[in-house]
Amino acid sequence: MGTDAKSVRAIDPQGLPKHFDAESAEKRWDGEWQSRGTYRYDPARSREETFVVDTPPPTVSGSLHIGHVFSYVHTDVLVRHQRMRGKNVFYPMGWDDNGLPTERRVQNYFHVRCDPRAAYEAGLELEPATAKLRKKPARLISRPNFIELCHRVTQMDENAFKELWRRAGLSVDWSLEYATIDQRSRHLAQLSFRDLFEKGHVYNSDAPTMWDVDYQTAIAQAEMEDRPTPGAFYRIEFGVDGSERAFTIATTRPELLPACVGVTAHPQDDRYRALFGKQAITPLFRVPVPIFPSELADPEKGSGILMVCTFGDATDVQWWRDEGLALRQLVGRNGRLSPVSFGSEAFPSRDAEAANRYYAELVGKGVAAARQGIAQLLRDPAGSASGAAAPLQGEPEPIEHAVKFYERGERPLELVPTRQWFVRLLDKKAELLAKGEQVRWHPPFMFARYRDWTENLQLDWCISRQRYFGVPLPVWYPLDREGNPDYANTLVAEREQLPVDPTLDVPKGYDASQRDQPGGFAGESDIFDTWFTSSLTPQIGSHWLLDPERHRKLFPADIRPQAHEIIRTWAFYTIAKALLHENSIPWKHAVISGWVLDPERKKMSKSVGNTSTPMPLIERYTADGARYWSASARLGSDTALDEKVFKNGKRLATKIFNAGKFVLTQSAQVHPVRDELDRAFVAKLRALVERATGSFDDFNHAQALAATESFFWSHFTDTYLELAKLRVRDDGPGAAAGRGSAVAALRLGLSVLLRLFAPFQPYVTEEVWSWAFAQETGEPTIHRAPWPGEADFAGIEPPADPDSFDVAAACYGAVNKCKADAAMSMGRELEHMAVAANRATLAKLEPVLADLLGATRCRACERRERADLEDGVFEILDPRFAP
RNA sequence: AGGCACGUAGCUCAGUGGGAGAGCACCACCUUGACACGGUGGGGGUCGGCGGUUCAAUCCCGCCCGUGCCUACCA
Repeated sequence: MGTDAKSVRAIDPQGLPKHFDAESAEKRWDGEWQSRGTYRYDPARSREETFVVDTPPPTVSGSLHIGHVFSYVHTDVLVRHQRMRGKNVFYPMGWDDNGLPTERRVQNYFHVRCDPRAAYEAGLELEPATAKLRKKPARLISRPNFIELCHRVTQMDENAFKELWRRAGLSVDWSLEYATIDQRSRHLAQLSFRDLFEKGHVYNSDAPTMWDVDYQTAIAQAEMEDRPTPGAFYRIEFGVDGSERAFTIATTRPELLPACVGVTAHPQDDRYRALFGKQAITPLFRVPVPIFPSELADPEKGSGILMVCTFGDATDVQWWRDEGLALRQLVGRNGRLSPVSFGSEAFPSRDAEAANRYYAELVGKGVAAARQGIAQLLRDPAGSASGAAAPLQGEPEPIEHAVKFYERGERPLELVPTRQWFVRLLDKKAELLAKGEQVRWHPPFMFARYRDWTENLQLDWCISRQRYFGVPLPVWYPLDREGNPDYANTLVAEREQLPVDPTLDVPKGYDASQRDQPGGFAGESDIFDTWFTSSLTPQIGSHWLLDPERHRKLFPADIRPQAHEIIRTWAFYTIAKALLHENSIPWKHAVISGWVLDPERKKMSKSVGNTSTPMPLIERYTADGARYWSASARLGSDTALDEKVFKNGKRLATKIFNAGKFVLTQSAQVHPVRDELDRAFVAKLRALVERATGSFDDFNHAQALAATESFFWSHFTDTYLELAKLRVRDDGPGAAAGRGSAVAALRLGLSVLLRLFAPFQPYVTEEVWSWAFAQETGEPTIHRAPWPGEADFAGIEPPADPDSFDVAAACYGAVNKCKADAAMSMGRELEHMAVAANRATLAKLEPVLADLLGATRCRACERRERADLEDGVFEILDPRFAP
């Protein structure tokens, strides 16, 4: 605002709509922003001027819910604020489309299954499966066909997300769109593997691994969860050489009895000390196994003595390794008991014939069925030559215990020895913790999630998956003369060769004819854990090794927004990657949103079926209304879906629209902000700007919104605007200057408030901004206008009395509170106050108050007592005169 | 079982070492010229409980209760 008086042309009220039509404004402005490139990142500007967002690529598995809007709006609010602070914002959007959720969606959508052995069908066109079709067995299609369908489905899903994001007003730079399955992501993921390989951080090994028997793939520790599951303790008698019934073990997995490779108890357990060093004989199968002491055995659990099987749980694996026990793998990759032959070297038995007879009852069964089967055998070993009593002691005792599941799986995980690739992390806990501490977490207590997970990490990161839709591991294995792979001398694709598909491409030094031939090579068919790729999102944005100069400008990122339940996966792996690749942190700030809870305070999730679709909410309450609800929640705190808050947000947008209309339709010779009341208002406004800016600096957008909103309603519309009305309408002699000062302050107030609201309600603020300020300031969009600050208040004198505004507000409040018939006494009371208050301030307010008192006629107040008036006035003003 | 967070009006939530707040809902009143998608006024709370520190505690400390989440828990 200039200091000279100038004429401001009022907007013609006739030219403005009566009501804010949010829906058309949303479509119109979204189109404008896209066509004008309002949110474009400028690669020419320096790192210091740039604000880099490591946007979460949403998992594109089909269904959108309001939780998506919630957390992404938090990010967008921060981003919009940074942009107005003058930052060159890098705000990409990615789609996490590779991996199991997509595969599962494709399987359901088309009712198909991938069969890697099937032949490719060129031009295969499938329609979404009908209910009728679903009753038939799923159609088997080739891996390339399956991947084609994955791409087709993700394309549809991505379009749906994009429509939502744009409607919700996310200020994403859509030229920076990517997918975790696209060419660049695949390239970078394979480069990442190559880099880790060169640095010695990855290895492959054939070892018992957590295995999902339905998906038939290995999974990582981070993807496991414990679920309370009903089970039962089976008490089973074991023999020892020379004694048929020497001791009783307790187990919840009797079906693994044929896989028993040892027996152990605590070394101090007097009940069993005499047994150590002897051979136990398993019942039914009569397999001799060593009895050894172990500190890990808990005398309190079960009977204190237990069988070690390959493999019932992680402790079994440890005993198996430490004691050098035999491997008797029973559960196959499909979760069924594999055929084995007792009496062989691997499965010795004192009575092989009986053992095989028993096992014939179990072979081919799933784990659960086998458990029932063996329980029956243990209870009644019909045909037992010895005629001995049943090995099962009593009836199984039902218990509920924690069982490990794949988070997306339906059956318990099994430990199955398979060859897998791992990233070595267990020896880097200290470095991982140090990097985690360098990141600033918002809210800070979220760091505890990261710390706890890192400290308790048990396994290296298993990164290979036996699935289809993902990034292939860029490796081959040389085949020896017998055609056996040499895993110790893996052929990793050269950097220049990447990206590759080892099932199609050929390693350096070989030609295609040598594929799967003795002396030739075999291509790896595994793909990466999807986190292996998505842990590179900062590098996918920066292009990393593909464009080192760009990388320097975009890495590390400024913020990583994400949900708290994936701190152990996404945040953890991203930090790990940045550490291993560049000894860096991936971002400076981790910004953690809470969850959306349903009205019963349950987490919204697809499986529970309590999700809300966002589009209808946006249509009912407008995008600005939905954003208001999102932004009202602090970071990290879970929030109930409450339509009342949406409604309030819509109401705020309406009020902004109407207040804007009023202010901008006032014409005047605009004078500098000159009068005491106006200067007092500006001082308040200035304090608000400081407050809101400080809140944003603290990543507390909710506080910034609350402060701005409260100021807007109570100070701006309810008080200042009402006080100003009387002055802008004053046609009396000498009123022009006062009117000018008032209009100048009104316009300044509107301009500042619009900008403070812009990150939260981008549509209505843009709409009002466009009426006059866009042209006056030369900033065509409010979203690139400068964040309010000292420049807005330059040349405006502070008020003579810092409390003037409050006095005026109190007087106005008092006038509203009491009634016109008290006007005479008001005058007296004010005079009384003036003695103690600032006489000069009051003198300036007097004309205003006189106007007010003259103008106010409130019939409702007429019933009020004179005493109430006095009490009311003193009540309001009393704190000011308190000792 | 450990860790973290939360517990404030009927609901959703702010907030602070010194007067207990907002919005919605409810009640009464007002079609005033930006706005009835509005305005004015009102009722309603031992700030989860018990101790402690302090002149003073809803706020700081301890214990307990309740809720949610994260870890751990397959003999």
